[in-house]
Amino acid sequence: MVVQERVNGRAASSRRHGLMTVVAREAGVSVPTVSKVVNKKPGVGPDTRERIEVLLSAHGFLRPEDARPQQVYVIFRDLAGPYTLEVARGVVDAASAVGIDCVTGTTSARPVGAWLDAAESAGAVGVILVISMLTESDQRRVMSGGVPVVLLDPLNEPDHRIPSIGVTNWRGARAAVEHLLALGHTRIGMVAGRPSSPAGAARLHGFRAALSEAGLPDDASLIKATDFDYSEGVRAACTLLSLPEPPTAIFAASDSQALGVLEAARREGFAVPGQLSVVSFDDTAVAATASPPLTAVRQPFEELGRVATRTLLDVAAGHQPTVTRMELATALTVRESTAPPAAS
Amino acid sequence: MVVQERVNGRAASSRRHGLMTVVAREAGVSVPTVSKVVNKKPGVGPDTRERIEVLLSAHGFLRPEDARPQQVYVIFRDLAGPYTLEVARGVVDAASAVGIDCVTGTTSARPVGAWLDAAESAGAVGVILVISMLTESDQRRVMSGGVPVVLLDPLNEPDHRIPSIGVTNWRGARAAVEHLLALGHTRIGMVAGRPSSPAGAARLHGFRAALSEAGLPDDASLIKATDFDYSEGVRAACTLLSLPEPPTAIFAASDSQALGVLEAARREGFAVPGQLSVVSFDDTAVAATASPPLTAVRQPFEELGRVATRTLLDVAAGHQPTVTRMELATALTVRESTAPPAAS
DNA sequence: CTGAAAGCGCTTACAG
DNA sequence: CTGAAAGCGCTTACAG
Repeated sequence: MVVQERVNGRAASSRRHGLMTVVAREAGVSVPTVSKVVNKKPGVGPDTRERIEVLLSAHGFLRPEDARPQQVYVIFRDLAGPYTLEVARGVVDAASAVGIDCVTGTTSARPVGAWLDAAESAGAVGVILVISMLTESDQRRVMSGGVPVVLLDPLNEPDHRIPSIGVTNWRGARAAVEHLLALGHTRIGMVAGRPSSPAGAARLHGFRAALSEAGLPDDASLIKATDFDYSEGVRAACTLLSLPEPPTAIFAASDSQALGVLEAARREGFAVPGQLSVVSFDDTAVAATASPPLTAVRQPFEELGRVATRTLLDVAAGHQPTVTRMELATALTVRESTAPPAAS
Repeated sequence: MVVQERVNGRAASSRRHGLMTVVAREAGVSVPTVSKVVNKKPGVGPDTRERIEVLLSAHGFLRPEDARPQQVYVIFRDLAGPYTLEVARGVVDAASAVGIDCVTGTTSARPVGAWLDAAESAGAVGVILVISMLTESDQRRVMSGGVPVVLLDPLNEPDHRIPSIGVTNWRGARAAVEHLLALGHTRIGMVAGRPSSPAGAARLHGFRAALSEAGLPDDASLIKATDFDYSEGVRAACTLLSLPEPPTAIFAASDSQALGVLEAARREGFAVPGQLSVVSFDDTAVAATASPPLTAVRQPFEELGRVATRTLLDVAAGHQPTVTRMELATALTVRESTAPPAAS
């Protein structure tokens, strides 16, 4: 092992002698003794060790493993979208709790494989991938094992051998609709995500399950599948509200879509919640500051980030997880966008 | 300089001989020749150099400076708030464009001074501080110069000797109000930030300047100073709208406050923009997905992050900036929350 | 351009 | 617990 000097030159004391040579002379000991202290080897008296350590730090010498804190990498598809920040907060929080720093990157800066290479050669603790698609070759690269990897809420089903963390989409969606049913709604529309994404499909099935358990018909005209975004939400909700017999409540598969539903209601002249109840899925910061504040199914994004980090640390410590897929529970937050249907 | 092996042991070929010794033997050259190649010194024929380089990388030997990409640190007060993500995106974007990675942290994990120490001893390129307060001792620590620092949009006036990047708050606010004046509004309220923050004060003065240039009176009852957040925005706007003669337009000093104004309008039964126009300041992602979408003064957060990063890189490269304070221009985005006042 | 020789800084094995 | 001695891997200075 090799001693490093501080990088910025400030403490670059005379290089005419070796760093240990200098300290050895000042401490009045031999170079081998200093060497043992630097490398934390036994065979040095506690007083001598103490004296040498003081001198070492006074000279700005650092043991390599102390020089840089350990790092985890969190890689997002891009730094956008309503929940990215909350996930990042969870990761940074859990990592910093154990003194680990967090490198944030995107797959637009480097492809997944290059991030894994970079993390590995930098000696990172591991990599958390918050991306919806993992190619075949990325999956192989991940499993080749150079560096520990955890997948966070991937929208496509990941390989079972890669640890991944997600959310109980089906149960969350069912709970949202059960809330509307309990309020007395019987004509409930859904602005759904694309059924090609497992998360979107799970939420749609949760919606259907709740209706079916309540003995309500499965009315395809009340379901609009769109992208998880605002403008698609506006368009889909406008269509639903223009129906001859519009729904009295709409369940949106994401906060962005739900904000679109609110905007559609405004345009079509539906008061929320007086004439239309709205339930959202995600419950990111925007849900609470919408007008009216949205009743929403909370995805525990921050907790997701924390759990992913702790799982990663666990794998990095050599504990192969016995369960590789974990889903955290959602919870319904009731705010002001839902109410019983108007008496008809 | 010392050669490093790949960290994860995969390429840890026999340690019975030195790394250079092995490569030297395989390349059929002497150890000194390999040493010159590793350290990029002259005095080696191009063919020999090439052959040795191939062998070096085949063995997974890396020059220390190639092993870890350079890093910048971006430190936020916390990972929350509407513009944090956009700033982070700008930093990551500008850094990754030149192959530099980005370590993200918060001052709750470590105080500012500890971050500077960590960045310095890790050999980071520099630190971008996105925090509103810098204590006296932090300022001294920053100026002691161990590692380059750039301040991003600090709400209190930073020391002139520390480079800082902000936004033209006064001009932006004035432009927002001029937009309302041009629509014909003459009774304009403001949900302002605390005047104790320079950004809040500048926006308030911009508001006043526009009114005064239009020859309108300075009516203190139309100005409510609050925190830059949603619930304060709701409360302040409710007060304004309950006035005997309520304003026909409100300028909010932040997106969060503006969302609160929309909610207050809903509660008090004011249609936006029919009976009340609303202009916001920030124009983060939430402004475009509000209902109705908000007319807003855009702070170029992502660009702020990019400029801060480039400034930092510049300082790190040894160019002392001649100008240490830079303010980026805002721009008004007109959406659907503003319209001429209802004919009275 | 190349390498034998000398040297340097650190580590290891061992004697006291 | 401590250090003299031997050794190792890399670098430097220089001869060819």
